[in-house]
Amino acid sequence: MASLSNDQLLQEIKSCEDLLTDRIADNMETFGVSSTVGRLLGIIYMNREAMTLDSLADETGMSKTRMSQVMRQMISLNIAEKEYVKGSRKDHYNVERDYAQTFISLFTSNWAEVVKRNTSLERRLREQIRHLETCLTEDSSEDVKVRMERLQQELDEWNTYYNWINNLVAFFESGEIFNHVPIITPNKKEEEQNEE
Amino acid sequence: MASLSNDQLLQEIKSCEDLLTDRIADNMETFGVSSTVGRLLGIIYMNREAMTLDSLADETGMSKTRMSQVMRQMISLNIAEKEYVKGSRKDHYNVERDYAQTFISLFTSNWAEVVKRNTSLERRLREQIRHLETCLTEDSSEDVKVRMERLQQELDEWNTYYNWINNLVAFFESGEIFNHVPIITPNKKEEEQNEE
DNA sequence: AAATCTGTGCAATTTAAACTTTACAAAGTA
DNA sequence: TACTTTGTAAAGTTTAAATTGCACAGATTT
Repeated sequence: MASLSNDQLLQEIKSCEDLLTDRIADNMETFGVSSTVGRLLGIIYMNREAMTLDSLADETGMSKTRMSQVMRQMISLNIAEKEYVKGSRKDHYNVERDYAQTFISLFTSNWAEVVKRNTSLERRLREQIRHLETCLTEDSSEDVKVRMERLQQELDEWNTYYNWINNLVAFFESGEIFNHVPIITPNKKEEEQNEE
Repeated sequence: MASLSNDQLLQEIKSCEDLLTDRIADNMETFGVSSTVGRLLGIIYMNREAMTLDSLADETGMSKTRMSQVMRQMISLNIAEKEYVKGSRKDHYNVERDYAQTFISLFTSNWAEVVKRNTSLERRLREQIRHLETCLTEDSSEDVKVRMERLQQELDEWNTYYNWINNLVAFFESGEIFNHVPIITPNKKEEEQNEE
């Protein structure tokens, strides 16, 4: 009905995009990263080409230092990368454009780290238990033996669980997950649903 | 070699258990919840029976109010529940003892929430776009049309992604994940690997 | 060589999250 | 009815995380 001017329309479109970016930022917190990570992801994604720290600072109103910190974090999380741009001295950053891939990167970064930390703790505790066992005397109380046995059991369950997580990470990282939970595009203009 | 007294042994065992609890607390942060959630989970888990707010406060050295807050959160996350104890006025809380099930509960709580929030945003934006389309005039710039088209595309990808997440949640929640990433217990004293 | 630009280390500040204290309602007990 | 006990709401405090400002190194240009 009401016909809007070009500028008004652009304004409206921009505000829709901003809503999307805001939501990406929110959702990203589910991965345990600061919402600013999500915000930058959204901004660069919407921008459709690599951006510099200055342009990001501009867009967010935040300091360049913070942009630097966050982009570094994103690179370590495997959801962004520097892109060389001829003729420019500035670093240009781009982001993974495939949402599902981003999910997988964050998921696996997080859990691989957890598994790693865990494995070393387990090793340490196993040793400690082995040591304690040598300290048992025949007049050690029944209680102690039970607790010791239980602790062993805990560690076994613990180990089982983290092996599972480890396999889960591999299941995602290898892309096998897509064989069982496929990505379904509603309007299949393209046939190539599974490439990469 | 060195034979330790009962008390010393119990002490040592306790300190191993505490290390496990600490690690659970740490790891739980990967789910985006406070480490105190993980700490309580660990404490109740190790305790092997339901605990009251007072005993939790005692164990952690934190206030009872905080215990109440955290247990409520854990219940809403589906990883703890009140357990009726005859003859006691206090609420007793117990936790899910199956690690993998805990993982799934947290995973699905988090992502189901994200999907929900997203779905409503998507609906809102679709409407807005439909509205904006009616505002286009023949002298609207090419730029506007391109941006509009792009926004549509974003929403399509967006939709595809969240449908995927939604399916992923179902994949976990239904337990189908275990068919493809099984839980492997190292020493299979029991045969019943898949029940529930 | 001086001047500029770019990214980042580091300390300081702000903001948000975790946690505590106080107070009080609901339910139980004497 | 008055007195406890228990859980939690609300507001305040502390702690940790996010963010900034400054400073400076390395690389580039003049």
